[in-house]
Amino acid sequence: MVNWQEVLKAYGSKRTLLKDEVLFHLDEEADAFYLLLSGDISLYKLNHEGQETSIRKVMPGEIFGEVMVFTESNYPVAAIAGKDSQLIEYSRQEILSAIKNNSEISMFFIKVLSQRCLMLTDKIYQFSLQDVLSRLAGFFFKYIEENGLVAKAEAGEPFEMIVPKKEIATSIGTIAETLSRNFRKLHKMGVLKVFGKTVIVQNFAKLQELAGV
Amino acid sequence: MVNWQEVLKAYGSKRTLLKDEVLFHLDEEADAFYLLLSGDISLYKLNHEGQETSIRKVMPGEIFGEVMVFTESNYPVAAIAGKDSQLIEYSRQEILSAIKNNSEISMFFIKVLSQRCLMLTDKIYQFSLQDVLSRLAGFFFKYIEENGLVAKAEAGEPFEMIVPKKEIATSIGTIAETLSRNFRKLHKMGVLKVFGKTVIVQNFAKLQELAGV
DNA sequence: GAATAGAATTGACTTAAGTCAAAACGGAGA
DNA sequence: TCTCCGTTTTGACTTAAGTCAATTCTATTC
Repeated sequence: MVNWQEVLKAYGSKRTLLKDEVLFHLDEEADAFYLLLSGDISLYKLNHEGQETSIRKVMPGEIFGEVMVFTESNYPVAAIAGKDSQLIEYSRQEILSAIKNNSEISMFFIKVLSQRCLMLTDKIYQFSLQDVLSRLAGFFFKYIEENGLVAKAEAGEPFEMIVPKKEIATSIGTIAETLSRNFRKLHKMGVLKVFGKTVIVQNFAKLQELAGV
Repeated sequence: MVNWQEVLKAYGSKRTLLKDEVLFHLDEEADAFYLLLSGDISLYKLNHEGQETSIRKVMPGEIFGEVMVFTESNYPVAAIAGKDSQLIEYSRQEILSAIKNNSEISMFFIKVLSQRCLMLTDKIYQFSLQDVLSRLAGFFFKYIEENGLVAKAEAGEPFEMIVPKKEIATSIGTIAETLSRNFRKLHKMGVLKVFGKTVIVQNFAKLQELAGV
């Protein structure tokens, strides 16, 4: 991943949020984006019944809102602190002038946004062609890679997953029940076992194959 | 849409492709991106059975390949001319130095990429939450908007759609048969009629509602 | 105009995944 | 330890969408 701190350290201003404090509302004008330093921020959208549902939890080191700043649109989500959090706020003004005066920063954003496009395209590909089982395998594979668990996975050693199942479900575009059934399926296939928050990969190659990587 | 010509006219070099000529191969290093002036270019990917399938047809005025240039990755598709085509080629070298020296160009790409992110996010949302019928309604709605057909649609006047059904199907993540059945469904619901390449919208408001706009 | 090939449609069938309701599990606090 | 509440799992059922095969439509070429 990209090292935001390094590139943007000369910019922005620190902010602190208490648990449950609202950073911005749904549909508010996006005049700043944020880098989360500590804590967590949940992003909420209204579902078709009009109730707020969490669509993503931002974790430390992640940035959010920059696309809305650049497209001059409104935030399509509300952002609320899940715990006490520290973040850096970059105002539109500030970041636009930084881009104007510093081609390093421009290039940085161009790369980041391109990477995001790539990632999103990939996700669309997954959604449109693959079934839940493959998507789930893809989720595990990505999780393992991104958290430096490849060695453990290959050795069949257990590791913990803190993400609530409900959240895994939404992130791969399904519901808790179907997710649960697909855990069993993976178990039966001898790919991996899940008990509670503990995961044991039994066949990493097979997992990879299922994920279509 | 963005006016590429305006911003990039000082850069790039013209190229001509004959029908069936290959612009670049699958997995080739992306050292240039392209703006299509005339003709059309089909982008192919290998499906799980290893056969080439068209995933998108680039139309005049569109740009393609820029994400791969910026992320320094390989083309995830092959590009082959569907007819004789004219395009402008922007080499990586050239575009990177343009970005370095011209903050207008940087800002331009940042905006374009951000908009693309937004669009892709939206598509993911559609894929994950909506059924084929809604996605199809969304497709029509977008098509009508983008081709200045809103007036006709609202008046119930017929208009032509050149896109082959097979292509509509892939673009909304389904197959020809299911698409066909959903055309009928829309007809039965009194939303719109399709015969051959002709479309008549009977209830634009309903179409919009189905699309979830 | 007939012949053909590709595109689109239809029907019969299978399967994946969602819904609803109930049960089991698990952790935080009394 | 017991209770309670939210999460997860399970079961029975429904529905949407894919597969396969056959048929019809359409456009192009001889």
